[in-house]
Amino acid sequence: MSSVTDKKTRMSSDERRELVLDAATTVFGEAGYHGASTDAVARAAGVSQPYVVRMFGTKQQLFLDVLGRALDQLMEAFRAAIAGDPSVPLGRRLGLAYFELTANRGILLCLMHAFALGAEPVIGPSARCGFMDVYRLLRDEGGMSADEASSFLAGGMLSNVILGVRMLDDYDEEPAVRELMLTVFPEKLEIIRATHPPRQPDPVSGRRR
Amino acid sequence: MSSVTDKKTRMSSDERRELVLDAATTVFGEAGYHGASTDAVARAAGVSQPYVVRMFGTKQQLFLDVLGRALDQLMEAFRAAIAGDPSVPLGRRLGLAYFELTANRGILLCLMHAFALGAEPVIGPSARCGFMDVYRLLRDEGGMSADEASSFLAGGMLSNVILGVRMLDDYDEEPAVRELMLTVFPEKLEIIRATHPPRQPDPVSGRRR
DNA sequence: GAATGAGGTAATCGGATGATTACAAGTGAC
DNA sequence: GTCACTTGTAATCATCCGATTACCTCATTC
Repeated sequence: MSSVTDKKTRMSSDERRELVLDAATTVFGEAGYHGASTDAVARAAGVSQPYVVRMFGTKQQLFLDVLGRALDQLMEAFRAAIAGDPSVPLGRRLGLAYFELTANRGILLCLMHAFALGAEPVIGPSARCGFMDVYRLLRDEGGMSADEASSFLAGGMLSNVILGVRMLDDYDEEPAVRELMLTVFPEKLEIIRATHPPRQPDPVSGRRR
Repeated sequence: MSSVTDKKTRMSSDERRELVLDAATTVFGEAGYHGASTDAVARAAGVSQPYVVRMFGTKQQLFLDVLGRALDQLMEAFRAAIAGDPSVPLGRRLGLAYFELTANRGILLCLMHAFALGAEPVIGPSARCGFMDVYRLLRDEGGMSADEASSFLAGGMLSNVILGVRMLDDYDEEPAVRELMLTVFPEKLEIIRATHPPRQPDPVSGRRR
């Protein structure tokens, strides 16, 4: 009888796999594909480094699995939004779905890292394919026009960048950050602020120049 | 008597520095901060690896310099657009300025990589600061509203992602790519296609799944 | 023409990291 | 209980990479 909270007994391989994928999503999201080590993923998941390598074969395959899962979660959320209450506008439904995804930084940040690695021989094609899957989902299943889909994606990319760059870490020091955040996340700002608490800044490093 | 084309004689330190910064912008743009090695930068610049390190102290400092230069070039282009012909709408002037920047993938891709590394202790704050500098430029010098600036930035982020993921590499196989590209780069599609020729795909790697 | 200094590299070092191997411990079948 | 299988780790290896050192080679100055 193994349970998630039971530390003494063993876990099924599938449970461990999900656990490692969650940890990898977080670690890759923070540091990117090249910046994250399999050891960091292993430590975040509470297992040994050789185990995560053996479970996925290579670090690259692990990243591909993380990426695929992130895309699945994103598209599943969008599909649910599309199938949602028709009395509220589609754009608003999708925006809300995106906002909820925002609670898990890792998912969106892994996508951003992948989108910036188009030159990578196997990650690049995979990322392109995933991006276009999302676009086609909006067009075909969502019934959006090309302009609507592009605008929605553009807003999503800006939101991703704002999350990725940890804009909220400068919220108190920079008045312009508050203004920008208010226009990108109207009504939801306080929830986002609560979900993404700022880190303590490194006292050694300065700003730019 | 040293000139840029003269291979026999030596180059001034400042010339070499610009050369290395150009190479580093390209290499960091393709592979990201962690994925790029100082040796790859050195080879791209035609100098030795120790020279690159000594010139900038650390790889991190090199990336910060690349990032700062990219932001300077971006903001300089936007300033020129703001000061441009008032008979054409500001959004169009800025869009054109952005389009011209597009010719140098490295500049925009380095920004994207930096924007995804907000958790990095010194690169993160620098990237945040740079992003907000651009936002304030649009608001204060460009006279844009918060909504206008956000929308413009959103479009830019989507464009950056499309460049980063090398969407044009799948142009011929994916009809949806043509549609998307046409709505994101109206009128300019053929120029962009000519500027960013596709790579030959790796025959070993498949797509996703 | 030697001294001085700047431009530049070969060689190398130490640490990080992805991957491999060998082994240990829990679990179920019979 | 023991055989076979799965879950998991410690130890180790080979490679890459950023950084350091020591050295070389042109120019310029006097």
